[in-house]
Amino acid sequence: MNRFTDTFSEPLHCDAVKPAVYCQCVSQKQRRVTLRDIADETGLSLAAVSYAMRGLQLPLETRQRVQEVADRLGYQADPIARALASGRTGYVGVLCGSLGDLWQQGIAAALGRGLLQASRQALIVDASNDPALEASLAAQLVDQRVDALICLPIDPAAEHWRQVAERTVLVSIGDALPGVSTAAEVVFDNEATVSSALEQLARLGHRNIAVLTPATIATPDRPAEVVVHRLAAELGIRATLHTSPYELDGAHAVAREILAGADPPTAFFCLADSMAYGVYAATRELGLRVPEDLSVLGYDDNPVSGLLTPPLSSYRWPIELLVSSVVERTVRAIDEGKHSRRKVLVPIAQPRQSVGPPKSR
Amino acid sequence: MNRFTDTFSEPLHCDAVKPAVYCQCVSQKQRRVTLRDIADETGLSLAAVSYAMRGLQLPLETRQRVQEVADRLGYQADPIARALASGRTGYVGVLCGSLGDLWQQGIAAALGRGLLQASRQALIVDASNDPALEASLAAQLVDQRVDALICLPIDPAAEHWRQVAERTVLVSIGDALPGVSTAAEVVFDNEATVSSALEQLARLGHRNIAVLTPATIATPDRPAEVVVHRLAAELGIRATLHTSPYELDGAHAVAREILAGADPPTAFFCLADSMAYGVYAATRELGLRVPEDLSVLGYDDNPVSGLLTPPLSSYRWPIELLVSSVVERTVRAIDEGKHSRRKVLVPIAQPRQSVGPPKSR
DNA sequence: AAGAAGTCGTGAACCGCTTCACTGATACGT
DNA sequence: ACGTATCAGTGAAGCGGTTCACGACTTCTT
Repeated sequence: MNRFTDTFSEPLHCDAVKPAVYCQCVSQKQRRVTLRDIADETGLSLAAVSYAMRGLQLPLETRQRVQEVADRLGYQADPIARALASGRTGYVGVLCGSLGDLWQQGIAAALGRGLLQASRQALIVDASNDPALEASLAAQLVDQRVDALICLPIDPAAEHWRQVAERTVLVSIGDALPGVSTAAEVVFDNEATVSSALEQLARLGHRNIAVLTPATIATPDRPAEVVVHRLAAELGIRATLHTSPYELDGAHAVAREILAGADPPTAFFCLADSMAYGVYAATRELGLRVPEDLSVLGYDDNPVSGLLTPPLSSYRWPIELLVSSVVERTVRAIDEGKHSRRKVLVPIAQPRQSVGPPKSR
Repeated sequence: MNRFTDTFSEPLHCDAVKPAVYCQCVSQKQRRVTLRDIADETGLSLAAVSYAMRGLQLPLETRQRVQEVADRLGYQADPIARALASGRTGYVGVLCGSLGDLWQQGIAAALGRGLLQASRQALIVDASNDPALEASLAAQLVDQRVDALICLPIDPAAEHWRQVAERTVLVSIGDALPGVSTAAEVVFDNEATVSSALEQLARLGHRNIAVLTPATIATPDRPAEVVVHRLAAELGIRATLHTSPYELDGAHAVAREILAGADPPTAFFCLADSMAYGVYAATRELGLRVPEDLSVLGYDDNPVSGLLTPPLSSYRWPIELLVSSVVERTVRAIDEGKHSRRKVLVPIAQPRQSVGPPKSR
């Protein structure tokens, strides 16, 4: 009966009684076409149309008839109503630990595209490297009823991940979340990278290498140290591990200090390109040439790394592979509740001109 | 009565009849706390609680009582239900013409943060420089019921903006959308930048300047050409306008051609830093030094521009100002339906070391 | 004292879709 | 010919809020 008044009152209202209101009607955002409209038009019930639009149950002929009317009327399902009714929003949260980092921007953008193709909408959110903010944003996204949350965690060991996993599908990129029941994990094999980098440098003759790793939240164990020392021992070289901020400026200061110290290294391996930029800045300041006086190796392969003088050798992630497998696993976890096995990604070397043999002393 | 069965059937079900099902109950994502729960707890009606939670109508004492219970129960309003009922989703679409460009990434990330502060969720979407995709994504966002759409348009003159504006609040950044009733526009005064750049270069003695502008969709009028020529005439210098792709590689090729041509310019003004990188690449290839042999001036001030050799002089946008005013205007348009006047933003010069006087010939 | 004008709060409709339980009708097996 | 499946489709109950119209109870006017 509501529809009755709807349908009949409007033209009456507008043409005959008060034309002034008619203008309002026109200027208003137009009314949506709803399932009701299609139901009325086809003479079917609301439920039948709902099923038909989703290709369920009904015979092909009916589905086609409904589809046709829907097209003619320009029907677009209201995702909000659908979400409320079905319990699935179609939203997937993408919580980036630090979207300031270019590699995260790249992944986030690619995830946005990939999810869109899988008919989901990404909600990209940035924790700006603040663990407390990360926790609160995660909770906020869960409250927003995302179907899944994909994270590039700042602190994989943080408590909040466990709570998120209890409330939604949780997928982690980069690091595994220890003790959390994630639906999928695509992790970076940093150990393989460190190994490859040190080996490469050792082969060129470097015997004293500085490894710069981003200052992360303290974790129970610090695997990086162990790994670096073991590998160095195996290669018979010296490798020192230094923590440094992700950002250029911070890394610049750290690098300057290292280079000014006693027995400076002949090569840097930086676990982020942005830190390698900082090393470049330090070399410029100290009048050192890359790679003659100092070899520098990055990690991320930012698009600009190829532009520096000299172009920075680096490692890059197979982003398309990463994103497609994350999206696929996430969607499967949402739709079928199936958890996937952990997937380990090995980076691809991108040699350029910032690495060479050490100066003979 | 539904609540009755809810409350009573579950323990019965689980403990007595089939314990197996109970486990399922436990492992399930826990049930949300709803307004109903608070209503039951306080003895108030649903409507009263709804009002109270939003600080409406009711006396302070009641509101506090409700708030207290809500806190105790850990109530979080369901944004989906709220959206369906109120017609406002709290989502704001951010449609970036080409999120590959760093300046757009910066703005998008900042908008995400700013909107979050205004308790809205940004839906960031990338048209990858494809006008057709831009149109379809815009429609998709509108169908998703965003409260507003903020765009960084590829083609401001495109037809689809008009349709979007009819269906939602439309805000444009960068360019004005001719003939479209936008709720707000924060536009870049590119003319001022070009003028400033040419003046600066002319003052240093440059008499032959190449201006590189991104290849955009053909618009009815090409104001850039007119502007450049007028300004050049005023300054008594020669300035040639070249279109080039946004990306490094494309710009590289264009710059190489220009520099290899007859009567090459002594300075480049690039309307995007990424294009300036291409010019740098061309100079390296041709053995030219910056700024001694060629001055280069960029536009955007990417974070990496300061890292090049030599650091690139550029212009940057006051991003915080841009974002805060866009967010403010957008929110006002959503909440109060008020359209704002166009705001024009003038970029800030960021001088570094890529500009100098021309070599005396 | 009687009506007017608030306060505080309630019941019910509604947003647009999904989904469950169920009905009639037709086809099937024997 | 009779009971049983299967098919095509329906009615109504949600989902979790918002909002409108209205009622009971105080308080203020005059």
